[in-house]
Amino acid sequence: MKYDFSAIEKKWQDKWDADGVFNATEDYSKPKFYGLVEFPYPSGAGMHVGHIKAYSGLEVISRKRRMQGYNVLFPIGFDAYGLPTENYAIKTGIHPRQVTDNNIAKFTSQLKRVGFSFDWNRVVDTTEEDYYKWTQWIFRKMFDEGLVFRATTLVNYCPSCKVVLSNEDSQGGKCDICHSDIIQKSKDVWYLRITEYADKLLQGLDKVDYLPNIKLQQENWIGRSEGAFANFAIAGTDDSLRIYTTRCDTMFGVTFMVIAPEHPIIEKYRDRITNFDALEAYKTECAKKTEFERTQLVKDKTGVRIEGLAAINPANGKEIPIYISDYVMMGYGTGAIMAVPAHDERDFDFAKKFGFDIIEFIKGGDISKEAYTGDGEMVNYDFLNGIKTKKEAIEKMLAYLGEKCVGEKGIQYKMKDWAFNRQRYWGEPIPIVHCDHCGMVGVPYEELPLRLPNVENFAPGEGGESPLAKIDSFVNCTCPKCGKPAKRETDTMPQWAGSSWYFLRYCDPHNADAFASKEALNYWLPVDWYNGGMEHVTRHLIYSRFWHRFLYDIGEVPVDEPYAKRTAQGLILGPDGDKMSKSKGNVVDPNDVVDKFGADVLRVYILFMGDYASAAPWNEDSVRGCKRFLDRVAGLCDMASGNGVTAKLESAFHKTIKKVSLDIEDMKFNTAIATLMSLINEIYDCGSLTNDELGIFVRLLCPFAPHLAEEIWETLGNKGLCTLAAWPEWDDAKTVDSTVEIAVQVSGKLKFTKEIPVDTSKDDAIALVKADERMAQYLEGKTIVKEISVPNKIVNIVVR
RNA sequence: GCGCUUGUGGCGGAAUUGGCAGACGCGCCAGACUUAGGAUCUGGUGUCCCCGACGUGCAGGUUCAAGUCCUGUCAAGCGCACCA
Repeated sequence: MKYDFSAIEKKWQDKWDADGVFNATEDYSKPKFYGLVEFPYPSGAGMHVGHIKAYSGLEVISRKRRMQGYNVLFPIGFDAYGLPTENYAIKTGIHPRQVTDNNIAKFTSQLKRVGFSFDWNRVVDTTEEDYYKWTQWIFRKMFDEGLVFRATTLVNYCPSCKVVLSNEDSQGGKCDICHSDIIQKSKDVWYLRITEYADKLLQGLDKVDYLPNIKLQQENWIGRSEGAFANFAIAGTDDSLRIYTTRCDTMFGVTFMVIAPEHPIIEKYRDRITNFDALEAYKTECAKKTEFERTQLVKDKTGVRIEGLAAINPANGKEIPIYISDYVMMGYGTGAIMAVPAHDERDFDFAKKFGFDIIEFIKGGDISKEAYTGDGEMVNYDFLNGIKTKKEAIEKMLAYLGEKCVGEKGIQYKMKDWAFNRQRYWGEPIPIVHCDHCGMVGVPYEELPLRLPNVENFAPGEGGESPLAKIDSFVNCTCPKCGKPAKRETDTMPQWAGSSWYFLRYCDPHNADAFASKEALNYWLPVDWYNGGMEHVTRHLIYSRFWHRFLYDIGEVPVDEPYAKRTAQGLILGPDGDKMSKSKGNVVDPNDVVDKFGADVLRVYILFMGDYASAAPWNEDSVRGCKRFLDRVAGLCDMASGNGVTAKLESAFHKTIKKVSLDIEDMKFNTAIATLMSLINEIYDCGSLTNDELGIFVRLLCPFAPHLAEEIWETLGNKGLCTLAAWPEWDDAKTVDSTVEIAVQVSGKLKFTKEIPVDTSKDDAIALVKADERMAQYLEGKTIVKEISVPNKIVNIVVR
């Protein structure tokens, strides 16, 4: 058969579309499989081969599941709100709606060309009214439940994008969108109280099947820490400074305290403080630093002593000075710490800089060089003297603090509440009204969606206010509670809002009365398998678990964890081995590959190039190798005749069915394809095969190269589609040959191999080997010390 | 600094979990068919002092047997980053 890929691919894509073969059905009695891939952000650049790889894994698994008779939901959509589109719109003057529609059309055509088996009836677009209505609805529910609050705090701010960013959007001190340096700015912002869910998010990890490194990264991001709170009295007042520490055992070693420059105690005791101006100057200085500058100064600590204020160490009653320094942050713990120079690295650096004595309280290190944070015998420690472990000392100290009513056990998380508003146009309007009489009032549910007004100018204001603030007709409204004039919130939600629940909408995407029906949710949830990028592990994956868990708590979804299983694909690097990027000019466009080699070759190559979870560079020569493979597959048509089995190939086929079936489940697509290549080599060596065998081969190939598989399936005279044909099954008994080649070693060195009957007993195998004429030369003049035999593997005769 | 991951031919990568290292593909070499070949087919291809020895970043160790387990070490990548 001639392999005319462009004709074949068009033909079958049209056929699949016309028949709607990939549409999940509402027959809820069938066993289901819900495979989810991260829906793309429809950027102007179009898709690159990395997108194709991200979808190809579950594409193969979903296709296999369909052939196995499952009702498969394998949906796609577009996460279309966000800054790149808005920035492009500002630059070109084209409305973001128009830009988004163009980009979605482009992405859709690219995805269809590759032949993905997505359910195109269930496409969601987060920017459409009937979608974001429910994003706002969920937000309203959170507002009702007290998970939304407004506070003025130091926040991450991107001066280039002119927006407030969440902690998750500021990883590495860089803006997630434009990679500019983040600055800290005091702002009044909306928060989602995700920290209230920290423990639930942590515990939920125990029952899901995520790759270990994904779990670990989430655990680290949540960053649960067990320690103690303690109150240090402020000398001469009834007040106290509250600190958080994980090392309350070292409290006897506290020689000073440090608080964050923004700590409210400074303002409170302004009258007593004699160097207030110096403190203010330091605070201003700190605010100017970017995140990057702060981390560059790790060893070189700065700070100012608060003159006129002192604290009392509750452990020993000694008076100690208080400093402000930017190594203590307002956002973690209480914004105040007790400093133990000998046994904490940062306190050690600070003490060195400010000339404090460093006194050893725990033996074991050399505190003239560095802080010692390990276990050791306690000295100079009052009632803790002689104790050898932190654990024991912490318990004793907690009991002591409790007795004196100055402290107690406490838990802290690294994760911070989610700064949720963005001062931009292209996002979901936050459904809140500000009323002078009633405060913040939620927009009534029946008024949702709160529509994003059409504006002429989408650029943010210089003062950092949202473009919506300029639309009087949007801003001015009446309070839903008291009916008096009020003003709407003009900020919008962050890009992550829409993607936090999209997998729920796929279950029932056209529902006008609910985000999805209970029946649909009961049937489809949880997502059986979710694959996506590692970069989303501490962003989207945390956020969406949080939203889902919230919906579970208020009874809106039937399961507590949304994703039963999560895997991740590795990057495709450019041909030069670097990360693909427009600026390096090493981006591979899937359209070019499809034009030149066909969609099937693209699909096979992407999965063959290496371990699915690892990064691998693009190599066009290797693409050609995959083309050769499919050419050889097409060539099988001219070799096949008759029915039944070919004696020489029977066991090879059973072995291949088994290996391909199991490898797909393990996402070991590269070895699955390698196995098919080996089989085709064997078939060519054999010189012929039957039509039945070719039918098995193309069904195994179908998830990888569905167009060619369909074409051959049709030429074999089958009426239905290969895509819907039954997945082949193997017979374990037929995967075993009658003989097996074992390795023969003498004293652990391989000497030769020998063919013996399969499952020969250990003793018989040794006897057979010893009887082999080739053995004589190795045994002559030697004594046998030991004989080792592993059935079907190896015989090792140890001689001396 | 802390955490995680990975080091195997000229290249991408296999190796049933302690049992013949280098499957499969690329590249390369030789040959065949061709006016021609970035086409196709056949054979070969870890290294070397090539009847033998050496080989999975490096150095040790355990074992009859180590890419796989243990100890140390080096390198690269990813993540977090003054988290008290």
